[in-house]
Amino acid sequence: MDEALIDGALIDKVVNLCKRRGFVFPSAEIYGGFRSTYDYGPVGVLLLRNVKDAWWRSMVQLRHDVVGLDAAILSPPAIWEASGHLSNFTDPLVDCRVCHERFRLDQLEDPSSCPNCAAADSFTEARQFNLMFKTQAGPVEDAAAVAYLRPETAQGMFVNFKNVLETSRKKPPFGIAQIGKSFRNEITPGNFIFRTREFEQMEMEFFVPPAEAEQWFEYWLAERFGWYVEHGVPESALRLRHHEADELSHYSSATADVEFAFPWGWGELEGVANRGDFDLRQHAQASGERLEYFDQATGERYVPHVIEPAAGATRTMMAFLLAAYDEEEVRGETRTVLRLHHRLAPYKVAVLPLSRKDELVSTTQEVLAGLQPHFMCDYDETQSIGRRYRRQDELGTPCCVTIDFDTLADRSVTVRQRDTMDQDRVSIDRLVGYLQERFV
RNA sequence: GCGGACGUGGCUCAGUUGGUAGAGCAUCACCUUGCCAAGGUGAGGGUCGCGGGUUCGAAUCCCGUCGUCCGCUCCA
Repeated sequence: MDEALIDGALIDKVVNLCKRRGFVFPSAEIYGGFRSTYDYGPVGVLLLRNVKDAWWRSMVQLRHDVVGLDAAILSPPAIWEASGHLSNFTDPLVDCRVCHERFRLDQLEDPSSCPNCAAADSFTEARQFNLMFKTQAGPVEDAAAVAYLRPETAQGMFVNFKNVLETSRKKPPFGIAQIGKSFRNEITPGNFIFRTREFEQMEMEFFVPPAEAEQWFEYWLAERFGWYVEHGVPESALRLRHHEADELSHYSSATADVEFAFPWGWGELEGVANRGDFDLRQHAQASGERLEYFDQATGERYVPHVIEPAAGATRTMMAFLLAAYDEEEVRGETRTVLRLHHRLAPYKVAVLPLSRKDELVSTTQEVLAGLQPHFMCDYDETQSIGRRYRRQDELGTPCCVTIDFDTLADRSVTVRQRDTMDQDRVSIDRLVGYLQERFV
């Protein structure tokens, strides 16, 4: 890995900034916290939403061959039996009391001797680690009403394959996209919001004729890699990693990850998998429905293969924060700046009166009201103008609009750029257009 | 879950051999200032993660628990 990207202090600075400025709070803090859960504060919710919107924009809005979906989180066991998650998401694990290593019981050649330290009978009792969250549907505990929180959003697309096919006038190659929460009882969550038990995914299942699977796999790999670059992650902090045959998940015939250079090492942001026809066949068999496509033109009937780009929204937000974090010296002071892509920035514009004089404040609020229908805006009248600029730098706000005493006479304002600290004088009438040109 | 480290106001930390808590920054108010974290005055905010124990007395000692970080395992 690039040495320059390994900065252990960076993660602390970003976590600190998240807490200080209202991006991310540990959940249930007043009760001592609740492991692996985080709450997104006033600016964090904006950033996370912008990450998801940017994904949806490129995946659904700018394409004609992908449609959206929002499926239920609560789901019946049948889905997870068919998908293979009920059998594959459960591992019997043992710990060695001598060397403190952990092993999967089913992968041990000799279940009584530790392969790492050769100690005999040193294992703890095997415990089942089921990664699925189990609950019951209905107020009375009853085995017949077992339900699961989905461990991935993907099955929602497979289960709705027929519904979407029949209502959307799409035919392969086409995709179904979904953003939503998933839940996994991770054995070891951690690294801030990188691995949490409750997390948000951005997944798309792209259904293609079997013969085209390989080329679409390559297409989506390049497409998704480019998305991170387009939104400001330097290519040097990204890499593609193809999975070895023995690390493929149970449903995949080929997988490659888009990885980001996190301070602790390379970590997956998104996996692009060739799921073949595994899921549609499994659900067809389990449900008795025909989940296939009949091509009128060729008279051919087939089960489409699936290419799946699956990204983590919350960890992607974290990667964007890490990539955007910057400190620079200005007049002997350290300026902290989040150089976020404008599409991701929580606020696009901060509207500031130069001082708190009544006539400036009232004019500022008029300007604010004119901008709010177009942009997410912040308003700040406290303390000096310099301090307020630095505050907005820490939030990643790309532009600050300042109303001063000249504004009262000439109806123009100062627009200050986050990245360069340059200032422009812009008339209030042209302000919306001026900003829109910069936020395409 | 196992091993190790840690847990004091929003943040970063200080608290001497146990005697019922401090600083800087931040926040808020007023004044001042008029384009890059200026200054003045003042205010709010902590039963020292939580529970129990030892003690005349615990942030300081002991036990438990919750949480954080590192390693093992996980993969969006």
